[in-house]
Formats: sequence, C-alpha cells, structure tokens
Amino acid sequence: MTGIHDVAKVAGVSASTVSNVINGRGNKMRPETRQRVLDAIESLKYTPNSAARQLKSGQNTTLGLIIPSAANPFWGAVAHHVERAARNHQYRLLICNAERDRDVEARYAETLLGSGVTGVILGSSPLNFDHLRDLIRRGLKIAAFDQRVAEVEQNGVACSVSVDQHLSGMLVAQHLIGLGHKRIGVVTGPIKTNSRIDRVSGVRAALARARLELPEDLRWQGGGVIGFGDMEGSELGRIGIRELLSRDNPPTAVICGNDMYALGAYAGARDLGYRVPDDVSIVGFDDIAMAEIVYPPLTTIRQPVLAMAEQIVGLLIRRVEGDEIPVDEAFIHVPPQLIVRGSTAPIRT
Amino acid sequence: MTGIHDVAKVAGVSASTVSNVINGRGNKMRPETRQRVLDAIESLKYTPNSAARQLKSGQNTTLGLIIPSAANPFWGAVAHHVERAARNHQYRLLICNAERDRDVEARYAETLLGSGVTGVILGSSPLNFDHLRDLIRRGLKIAAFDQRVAEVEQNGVACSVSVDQHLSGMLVAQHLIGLGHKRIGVVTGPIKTNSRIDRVSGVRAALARARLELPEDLRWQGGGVIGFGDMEGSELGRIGIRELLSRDNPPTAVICGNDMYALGAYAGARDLGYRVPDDVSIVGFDDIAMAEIVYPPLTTIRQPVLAMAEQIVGLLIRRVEGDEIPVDEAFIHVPPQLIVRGSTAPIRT
DNA sequence: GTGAAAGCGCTAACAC
DNA sequence: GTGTTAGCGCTTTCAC
Repeated sequence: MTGIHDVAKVAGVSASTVSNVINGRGNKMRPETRQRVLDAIESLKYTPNSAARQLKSGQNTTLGLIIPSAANPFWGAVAHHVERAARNHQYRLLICNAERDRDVEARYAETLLGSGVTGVILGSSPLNFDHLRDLIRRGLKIAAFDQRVAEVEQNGVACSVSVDQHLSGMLVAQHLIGLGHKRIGVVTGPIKTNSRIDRVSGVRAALARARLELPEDLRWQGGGVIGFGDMEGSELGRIGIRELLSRDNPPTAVICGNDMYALGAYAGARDLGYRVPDDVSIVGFDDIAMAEIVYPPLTTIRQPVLAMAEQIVGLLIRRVEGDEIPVDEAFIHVPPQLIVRGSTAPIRT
Repeated sequence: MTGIHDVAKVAGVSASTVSNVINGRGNKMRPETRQRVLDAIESLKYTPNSAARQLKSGQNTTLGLIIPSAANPFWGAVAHHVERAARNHQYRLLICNAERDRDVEARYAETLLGSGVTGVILGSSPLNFDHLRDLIRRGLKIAAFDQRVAEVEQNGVACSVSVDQHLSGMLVAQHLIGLGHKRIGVVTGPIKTNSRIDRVSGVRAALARARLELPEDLRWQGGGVIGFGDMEGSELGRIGIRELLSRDNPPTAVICGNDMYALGAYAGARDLGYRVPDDVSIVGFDDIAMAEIVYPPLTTIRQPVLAMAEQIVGLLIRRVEGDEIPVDEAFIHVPPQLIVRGSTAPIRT
C-alpha cells in the first residue's frame, strides 16, 4: 500500500504538505511545491486511504440510501437519481436493499453508521422510525424519501421530501369516480407502509365525498398468500385482481398499490378474460418507465423522482455538514401528478 | 462516540479483552468475563467503529457490486441476490451504479478500493478491464459477473461466473429459424459490451448454419439516436423496431438486446399496427420478472441469477480472504436456458 | 486469562 | 511555507 509518506518522500516534502494538497489547501504553499506533490501522486498512483482519513477526521463524504426493494424499477430509478445527485455534490452513495424488513433496515443503518456514514436516506420504510431511535441518538441523520411528514418530524428525522400520498389516492379515486365507476377495488400487498396507508386513506376520502365506499370484499391485501416475501409486486397484483374479479359483484375499476402491482393486474385481468380498460379500469402509482410502454399504457400518479432526489440529497448534505435547517425548509412537499393514459375508461353502460 | 474503552471500563476489563470478545475470541477468557463484556456492550449500545477496525486490520468484510444500470430490473434482481448472498457470508454489499460509463466505473472501483473494499463484482462492463488495470495491480480483486471468460482471464481477473452469451444468441436464433423465420432483425443500443457482442455473434452463427444472414438493414443499434444516455432500453427498443419494420422488406422476427428492449419493441410494433406474435415475433434476453407478466408473455433466455450470485460471492470471498483458487474452479460457466412463451410464433405462410 | 503498548494512514495543531 | 507531533478507535503481539 502506498501511503502519504511515500508521496512525501518522492516529492521531497513532508507528509502534512501532501495532506494539504490532497485536501485542496494547495494555496498554502508554493505552486511548484504543489505541482511536485501532484506529480508524485500521479506517478505513484496514490489514493488516500479513506478509512484512515475518516477515522481521523470523523468526516465522511458518503451517503447511504436504503431502498425497500431493488426488484421494483421505481426504486431503481430512485437509486439512479439519488446517486447522480450525490455525485454532483462530490459525495458517493452506498445503496442498501432492505427488502421491506425493519430488522434488515436497522442492521443496514447500523452498519452504515458504524462505517461513519451519518447521512442516510430512507425509502418509504415500514410505519415509523422506532427501530432507528438509538441510531438517531448516536448521530445518524435520517432523510425520509417519500414518507409522511408528520410522522417524520415527531421522530427527530433530519429532513424529508415527499409527495402527499393521501392526495395521490384522492386523485386516482376522483379520476375513476369521474369516469362513472362506483365499485372500485383496491389491491395492495400485506405490508404496511405509510405511503401505502395514506394512498388508501386518500381513496376512501374521495369515495366518501362521492357518497361511495370501499367495502371489505373489494379490498385485497394479500391475505393468505404464502411466501409473499419472495414475490414480486406484480405477482401479488395478478393474484389480487383475480380474487377481486371473482367476487359476486366484481369491481369495474381497480386501484393498485403501485405500478408493478398494476402491471401484474393486467395479467390477472387477462387470465380471467377481462379486457383493460373495456371491462375493468386499472390504475397504479409511481409512473415507472414501463407504464407507458405496456398496453394499454397505464394511468398512474407520477412522482417527480429526479427533483425529489436532488432536493433530498441537498438537504441531507446540509444536515450532515452541521447546518441547522429551519423546519419549513427541511420538510418539502411536492405535488403528485395524475397521468391519464389508456388503462382507465368510462364505465360501460 | 462510545468506544472500546468505555465498554472496557464498564465491564471492568481492558480494551483488548473487549476486542477479543467482539472478534469472536471469547473462548480465550472466562465465560463470566465474556458475559460482563457482552452486557456492557449491550447497555452502552456500542458498535465498533469500522473505519478504525479496517485501518488497523487492513481487513474488511464489504464487497462492492458495480452494475451498469439501476434502471434495468435485471440488474435490480442481480443486486438483490448478490446482496443476499453476501449477507449470508456476513459480508455487506455496496452497490454502485456506473451507468455503463467506463470512467464512472473506474472511479467507483477506485473509491471502493480506497475504502478498503478489495472485492468487487462487475456487472457486464464495457469490453475489457483496461481501465481497471492499475487498481488490480494495487490489490483490487475483480469478479466478473456475466462476462466472457477468455477476456476475463487475460486481464488478471479473480474469478467469474457467466453464461455463454454466444450460445444464448444461437439458441434464440435457432428457435426463430425453427419457426420458419428467414428475415430476422436484431435491435440493440449503441453501447458495446461483451455480452451484447457475443449474443449477436451467436445469432449470426446460427443464421450462417442455416445459410441465412443478418443484413445491415436488419441490424439496428441506435445509430443516430440522440441522448440515448438518458433513455431506458425500452425506449430504444421501441424506436429500433419501428425503424426495422419500416424497411422495404421488414423482418418477421426481431431479436432484442435484452428484455427491456423487447418490451419496448412490443410498443414499437403496436405503434405501427403490428401484432405480436402474429405479424412479428419478438425475443429478448434475461427473463426479468415482467417477461411473464406482459402480453404476450415474452420468449427469452433465462440466466439463473440466484445461483450465479451465490457462486460469484462465494468465489470472490475466497479470493479476498487470500485463497488461491485453481483456474478451473474460478471461472464458472452456467448454461443459458431458452424460455419459450407467447411472443414467438411460426411465420405466417 | 488479562493488560500495556505500539502502531494502521491520515489530519490538524502548532512549531519553526 | 513547511515540518513535527500527537492522536482518531481499534487490533495485536507480548508481558504479566
């Protein structure tokens, strides 16, 4: 391992001068000295050992991102954009896949904190941050991506960027109601997350406003499905809609927990000979890339992932670097946007 | 920050005893001592500082995974399985998204090595490992996932697990030829990777064997498309097939670079009023989850990602821990598997 | 079986 | 401007 001393020797300076060069304090010395150091670094192919660096400085330019499911392209897109944003700030990004498991999530957060990463972005995690309390007390700064803010604030979270999922739920339900649908089903998986809960509550709210309701037999949440842990959302969506469409009085429209479920629902509807949207309208949430590729193109709610990623990274870095951010700046809301495509149609009369 | 000394003080022992406990050398002491240390760790919520640990030991139980595109669900699945496998070995996994960019890839590899991560799994990277030569010399152990092995060996790579992409290409082409197709098109993006090149060469080989060929006008590789860097494979697939189907003598079957392209090709075919598979057969590679959800279900080549992930992680960890692995064990081939579904059909007569 | 002591490679005072 | 020095938190001989 070539170290700072080797560089110092080759350049004919001391270790601290090399350290200064590395850390952008090159103006503290004669340009020629600086250049000699740079040359030595170059010729020795030297890279600073970040473990040592971090140990000494306690500082660290790495952010963590914990996503609930690498299998869902939505989170792939989030990872992509967050990584970009971090890189633009000269930070790097460690991505962890928690599989929607609180324990795994806590373990990764702990691992991250143990590695000196104090800033971690959490993709919508289960319900609350109780499992991370200790870590937060020990200095972990959490940025909530796509989490309900009230929850977020009361748990000492550093910052958040989220779309109003309740509103998202209302938007899709209103769209469907506007199309004349009265029996509207909802398909989600068995795992509770804030965003999922809020989406469903939004749907109920819109329904209630139209003097409609969401009866138990139109609400499928993976009950009884075994081994769901290893199932893609699309599998669940496929099974779920088949159950709903097999009811005595099936729904004419189905709201799915996210786009992957919705795409699975396409398959499930087809399995039973239903055409989309003629026989049943289907909507999702997220607007993944596939949503406009499939047939019919999926009506869904778009979350402006790119902008959200940039905002959360900016916020989190400020927090990690010790900046106090006023509450009204630290918790950002972005509006959901209904994208109407071909998977929803007026109810057949 | 609570450190090893705090624990030592609370447990009434010395720091080195605590260190021994942490590192599983608990048998070196009286069980009661061990227990006291454990209790102290528990009550103090102590976590070892991994930067310090690594600095001292030079060891490190983290693996890196560099994927070419977080936006492609195939790589999401790979990340998922590799992460699992690493976790089973008590390693953790840093996932990096290199966006099929050699420079970004090199930078991440360097960052990883600088962080003490010596074992890095590379998802099919561009062409060769020239950009990583220096890092390899400095101790980076590379495991090639889904790379051609010949290439791999000559570059001092530690180990690899791959399917024979040439054979994969042959399999799909033979399937199509068996169905009576004679004008077979190929759609890929503009970026060259080994696996892509091999797939296409396999297709050509199978075609040649049947005294057929792949004329230039049936080979689309994104020429002239601007801003492809920000386009999903599905977009390219959509555009590509439209160009091919607009030729004077359009293909009756199209082989797409991967499943995302294939799914995009569904849309492109639809755009022009072609039905799949009646008017045009479409095949992909990878067998992502969506492949069996879409309509018609996609004929594709399956790569046994789960098994591959476990093998590569096992191999790489052996290498990282200093094990010398015989060449015939270090470079594993797994067979590709043709999954025939509904997107291919006999040519219309 | 347990503790004292010497660094791992680097940073940041503080000398010179 | 540049070098000297004292650790960051831990692991690991080597005494006791």
